[in-house]
Amino acid sequence: MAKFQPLQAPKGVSEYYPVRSAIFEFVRESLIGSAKSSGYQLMELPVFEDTELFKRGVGESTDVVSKEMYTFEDRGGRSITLRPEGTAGVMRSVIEHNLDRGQLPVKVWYSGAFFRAERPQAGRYRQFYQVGIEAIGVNDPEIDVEVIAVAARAFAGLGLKNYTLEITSLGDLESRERYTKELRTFIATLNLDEETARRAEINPLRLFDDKRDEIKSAMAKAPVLLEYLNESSLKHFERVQELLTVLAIPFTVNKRMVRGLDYYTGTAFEFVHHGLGAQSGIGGGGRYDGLMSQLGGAELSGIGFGIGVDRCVLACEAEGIALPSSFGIDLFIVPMSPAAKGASLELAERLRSLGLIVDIAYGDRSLKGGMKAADKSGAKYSLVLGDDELSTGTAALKNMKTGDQLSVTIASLHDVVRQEITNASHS
RNA sequence: GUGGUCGUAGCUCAGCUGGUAGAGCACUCGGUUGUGGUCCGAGAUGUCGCGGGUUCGAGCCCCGUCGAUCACCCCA
Repeated sequence: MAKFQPLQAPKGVSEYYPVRSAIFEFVRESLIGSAKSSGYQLMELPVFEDTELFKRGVGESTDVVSKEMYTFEDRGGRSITLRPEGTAGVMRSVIEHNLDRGQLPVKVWYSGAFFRAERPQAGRYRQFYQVGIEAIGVNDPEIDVEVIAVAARAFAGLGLKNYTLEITSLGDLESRERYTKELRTFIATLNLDEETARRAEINPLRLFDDKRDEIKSAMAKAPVLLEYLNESSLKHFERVQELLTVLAIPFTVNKRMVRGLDYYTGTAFEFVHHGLGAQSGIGGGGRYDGLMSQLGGAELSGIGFGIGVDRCVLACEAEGIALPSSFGIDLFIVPMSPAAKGASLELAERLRSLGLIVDIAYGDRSLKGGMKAADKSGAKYSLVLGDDELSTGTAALKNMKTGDQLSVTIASLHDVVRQEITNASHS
């Protein structure tokens, strides 16, 4: 007999299955809900795109593009890449379908899997999930703050507490160029090893992120980008800070914040959670001035963020956040006879169509087994249905938390359960 | 891609200097002929990650490989 290697998921992917999948769903739906509250609309895009899109959009010098993409040739000989981030695809679609010619700003949200071929680590996966939004076509500080507020409201809604918001401004293209020149001059005076010098060559800002003490202390003396902002960039950034204060969204200015993707300009921000490992960023984003035109669209500025769903799940777990009870089963039916099995299914379907979450003890289980199943399901109420109940049309509705039983007619079951749940949630 | 640690039951792990596997929890059934959670009793469950080597004998030693985990690079 041939032996089979047990099949396993590819390296570094995250999977969510019961019971933990409920937390994932809760987190994702909360994030999406926050975006919808601010008027963002769904953009459902392909998970793979022409490789060229990411090379041009994200930037060939970035690590993401140069060494972390899942790129392959399809049957037609086209170079295809599994999306490593969301913004480039959104821009492509906006341009392709001329959304930028309609009313501005274009406000969209997206959610789904993204792919980067990195060494897996806590909170970092090769396939990971993000919820993101983009607001394209308006360059107001007000919309910058709206975008940040969507994320802040989402995190607050999840019940997260142990995180901070860091913001900075990377300046417009002109300010940035002036600064980068100065920074390169400064870096040239440092005695760097070959590898570090090469990284600095690609993007000198990266050195601010180095974790080695000697580099950190050397970079403490480096010129700071914020001091090179021209007047309009500075004004914009100051207004963003004012508005965040008005909305009571706490933040700190991080003068040395680094963003990994090349397209960011102006406002940049990052939410950092303090209960995670090295991968502590739960969400981040910023403004991008040149991206649309670089991809062949109009000269429009945009701003957006990506939030890591996986990392938010880890953050919720780290903070011991409990799922809201609305995620649970309302009623669990335990049938006691062959006739009751069919009747239970019929009853369950009727209640389900009225909006209750209902499950049944399937299989030929003893009453005790059925009640155990009801208990394990976490259902709020249970109902035993046997031949007696079928003939009298009444049954005992049991509150699984208190153990109390209430005699109800099967016909009124929906109304009674609804009423009970409402009462319970108000007490 | 680089480095550290680790893979034994569904889960968490024990297994002495090599002598052919165990606990707790979970699961199923019963004690209670129609009521779960507690208690008591019984039962089922392992390619010891995979492949090779050393040995009379390998869960334990060696090599390789796959995976996990933590950190670096980088990022959600």
